[in-house]
Amino acid sequence: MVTGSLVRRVATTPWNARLRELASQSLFSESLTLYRSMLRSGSSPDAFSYPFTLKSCAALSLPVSGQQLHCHVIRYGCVAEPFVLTALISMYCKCGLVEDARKVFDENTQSHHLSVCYNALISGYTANAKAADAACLFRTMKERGVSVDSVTMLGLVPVCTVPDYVWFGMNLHGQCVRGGMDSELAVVNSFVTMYMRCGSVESGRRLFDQVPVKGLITWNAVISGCAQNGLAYDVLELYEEMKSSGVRPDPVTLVSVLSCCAHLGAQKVGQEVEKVVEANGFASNVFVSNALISMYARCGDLAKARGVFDVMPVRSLVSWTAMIGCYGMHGMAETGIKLFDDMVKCGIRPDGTVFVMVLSTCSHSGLTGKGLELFDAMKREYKLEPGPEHYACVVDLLGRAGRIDEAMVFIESMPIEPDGAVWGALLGACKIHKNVDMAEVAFAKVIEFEPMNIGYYVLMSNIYTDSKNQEGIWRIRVMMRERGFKKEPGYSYVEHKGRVHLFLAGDRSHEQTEEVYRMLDELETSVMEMAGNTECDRCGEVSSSTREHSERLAVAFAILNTSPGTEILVIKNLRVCEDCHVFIKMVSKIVDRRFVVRDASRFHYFEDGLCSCKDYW
DNA sequence: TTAGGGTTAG
Repeated sequence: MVTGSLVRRVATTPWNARLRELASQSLFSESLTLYRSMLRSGSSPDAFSYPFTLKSCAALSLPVSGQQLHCHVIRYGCVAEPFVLTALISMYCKCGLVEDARKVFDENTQSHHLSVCYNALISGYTANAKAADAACLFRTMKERGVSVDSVTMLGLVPVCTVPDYVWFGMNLHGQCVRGGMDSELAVVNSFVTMYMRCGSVESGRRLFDQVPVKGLITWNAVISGCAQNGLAYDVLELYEEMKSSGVRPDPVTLVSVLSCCAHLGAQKVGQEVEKVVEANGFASNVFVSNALISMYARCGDLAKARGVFDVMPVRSLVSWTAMIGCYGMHGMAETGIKLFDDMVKCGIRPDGTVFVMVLSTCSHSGLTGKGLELFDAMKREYKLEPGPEHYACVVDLLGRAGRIDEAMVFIESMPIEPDGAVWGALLGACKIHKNVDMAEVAFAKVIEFEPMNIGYYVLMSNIYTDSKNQEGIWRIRVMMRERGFKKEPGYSYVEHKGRVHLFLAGDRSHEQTEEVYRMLDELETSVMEMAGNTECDRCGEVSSSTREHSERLAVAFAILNTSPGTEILVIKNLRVCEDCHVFIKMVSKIVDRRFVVRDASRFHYFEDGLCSCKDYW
């Protein structure tokens, strides 16, 4: 069999040597230019010219140039060469033309005996999310007795994250163990990633733990896997372990770590990561810069986020999206919309995500008209088809503004079927505007789509609580019991001296638990004493039922460990409950601290008994 | 032919 190494050995004509050099340095367009010069000079290309030029077309995603090269391959009689066939298949797959790749494979029967050709086509199917085709070709390969090697696995394993193929992936893992292929680190890495992406975090971690000598990519697979599964706290621990084991992080590691710092509000850790970024010259990496923007913005330092954004030599659509989202979270809708306009002026075409961002920014800031205008522009000007998430934003936009009937009419006129998010937005609006009848309609619909989403049951129950409908509260409670829901795990985080402290509702596992609860008791007493003259905007009372909520524990911990005048950032990944909102407001009057609370979608500033976000409740 | 990466409303 002719392999890539042979290509490297025999590509000795000056033209081919130069083509190889350019492609190996990732100078792909230069390599194609050189190929054209070669033709113009009258030199005939041979089989050894094509792997490099085809690779360049694949890298630049130039299907037309690739097809031209395919014609040349035939004209110059190079099609029978196995490494040319493989390069052709790979090129078509990387340009998204999987059917053409299959044609090359089918029409050149010699490829039916070459594992490299199968490998190229299988990984092409995988990259184009064609799980059934990949699995089918793998079966054919085995039936024909073609040898399966570790590269076959590397091409096939990533497709097993599709729900129907999880068992297939586990089966492949078994085959690799039996065939001894699991001794190859790359293969194990691909399985770690597979388990993590399927949400089988335990299996992924178990496999990771069994690897005796872990490489950079092994660490990255488990770190990004934890990050994708929302285990931000574990990511920071793993990052420390990785450094102690002597493996140095690369941009991929740092992107995941920064993303977790953003979620946890761990600004000190994030700043340390930024030093590593600078020391290693990773700042020019657009993924790293995007993660830095998001980290600073979500930690409440908008100026630093903007600083990173401003000095970026090249900004991607994600950079703009992250920065616009930051302004939305901080209630600075006008600045966010202006940035959106600037982005368009820079010639960047918006996508669906950036529209979700601007629409939600408008609805949080009460810019209803502007939001509706943008939704219209999305369809008409930018020719983007709105998805259910955009319709949900519009329902939220109208609903928050109190235009609930209009929101209902809007839902009924939708050209696509409304999903849970759309009805959920209506339900949220009914909560704000105390519309129990409409809430019941929205709730019935929302649980059709998302019967296991506990948040909606809690929301409906709170609506009944507001309207003092005891029968309704019981009904929801029975439904929740029938569906086997447990108490909602409310997490809050506070960073202190570079360490993130996590609190769960009713948690007693923290090392300072005794002191934290003692502080909480003191605060409760003071707040209760104040309650007579500082009432909740909504109900005029302070409930004691929520006294062990995670945000209160986090606040008590922070007061205990910080000195007066300090600004405290508390992170809550769900919406801060109404009682805790009132509690923190009152606490900010008692103690000399400024609280910045970030919940699921925005920042709330509490100082001297006042909160910045009155419109929210 | 080949393992790991960022933004997202309710």
